Amino acid sequence: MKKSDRTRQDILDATASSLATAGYTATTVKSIAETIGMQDASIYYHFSSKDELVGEVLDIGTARAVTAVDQALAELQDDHDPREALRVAIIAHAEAVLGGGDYPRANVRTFGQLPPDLTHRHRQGHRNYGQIWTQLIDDGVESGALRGDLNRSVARLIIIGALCWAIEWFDAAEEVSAADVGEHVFQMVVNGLSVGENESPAVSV
Amino acid sequence: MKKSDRTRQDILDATASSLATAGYTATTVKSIAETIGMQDASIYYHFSSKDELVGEVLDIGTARAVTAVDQALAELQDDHDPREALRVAIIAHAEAVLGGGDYPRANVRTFGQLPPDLTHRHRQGHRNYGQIWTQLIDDGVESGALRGDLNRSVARLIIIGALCWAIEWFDAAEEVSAADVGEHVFQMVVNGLSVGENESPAVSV
DNA sequence: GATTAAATCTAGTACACACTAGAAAAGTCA
DNA sequence: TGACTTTTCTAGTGTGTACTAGATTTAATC
Repeated sequence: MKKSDRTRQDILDATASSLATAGYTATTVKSIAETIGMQDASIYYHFSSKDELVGEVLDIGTARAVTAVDQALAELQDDHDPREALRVAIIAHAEAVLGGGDYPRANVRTFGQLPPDLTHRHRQGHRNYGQIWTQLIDDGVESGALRGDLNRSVARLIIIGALCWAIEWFDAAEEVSAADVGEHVFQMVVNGLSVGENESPAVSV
Repeated sequence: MKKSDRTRQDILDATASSLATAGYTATTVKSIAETIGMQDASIYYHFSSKDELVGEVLDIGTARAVTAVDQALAELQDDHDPREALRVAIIAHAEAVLGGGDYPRANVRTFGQLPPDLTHRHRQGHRNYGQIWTQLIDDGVESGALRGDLNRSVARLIIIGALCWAIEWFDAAEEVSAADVGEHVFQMVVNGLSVGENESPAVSV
């Protein structure tokens, strides 16, 4: 029973890595098998199809991103500034997607390349994730800390977009860290959302 | 001589449309041919390979986006605020990519899905386009209108990212227009970059 | 060590893809 | 109309893909 679990995990890891770097189409069952020194047919002992395997990788990625953001928010003090909550969430997302391993990266990287079945399967997960951000923005607007004259859905999607697109250019080897990227997005986007003077927490980047 | 040009244009249009909505992999030579009522083999009378055809579509898309932004900037008054230049460029980009037809959309939509050859072929074009934005940000920082404490490359990529990702969720049928999206990105991102109070041009969205 | 179960391999199928060769059709112009 | 060119079609090739069936090996258990 042990052997199977270990191999299964190896397959998932190899798939996540390939999806994150090469995308959906270039991730073939054969290439996955080669990575872990197997024949492609052997994959099908552990997964019934390529898309079931890919789907499981994406599920793990979504779960990890959600957990990272939830956990960061849970560590906030009770009387936190709503902007601080957004800041913490943005940085947690950036770290999860840019520096948090292949699974969340696979999610973002393959967005828009997936066959309809997989796209549909993950739509609900994305909606739930978006809900976290909607809540954060609503809290900010209702407390008066954030501007209310902008479309909140659009604002949410712009934040997520800035973060997701970073995967296309972010290079872990450069001097800018994943947290730096998050800090930049916060400084640019949230201070733009703030009412009046830039009174959000000052952070040197 | 006329017939060939017309058919060639039909092929380009059909390819741009398919790339913009379905992505690179799902855009097959057969599907392109079907769209314009031809056999797939006939495509090869006009283009020597799928990737040459796709490459030409992407070239057109890049050119249109560059032209749109350049033209918008050229219409500015000589003594314009550097933030106004960024605003105009952001909105021009948004309109070109979100509402400007299939060619620029094809460019953004297939980003990250292309085979190595095509990726390499367009790298220079993207660099040139990024240069426009680098210049806009540098002008703003040097004139004192924009904050200088943020990494300018990261700032540039965040702006472009927010705009590019919009293609994944933007729906022309909704009540939010392409220009609205640009206006939102400007309001959020550039006001966050502004020094001191929000003194950038007020625009109701 | 023999028996059974788990895991992997060998050898294939079927299909979609980009692409080719040569015949057929459509268009052009005297 | 007839000769010629341009354009499209018919009918294929080869390759890479996901996936299957059944034999074979490896591991676990008694």
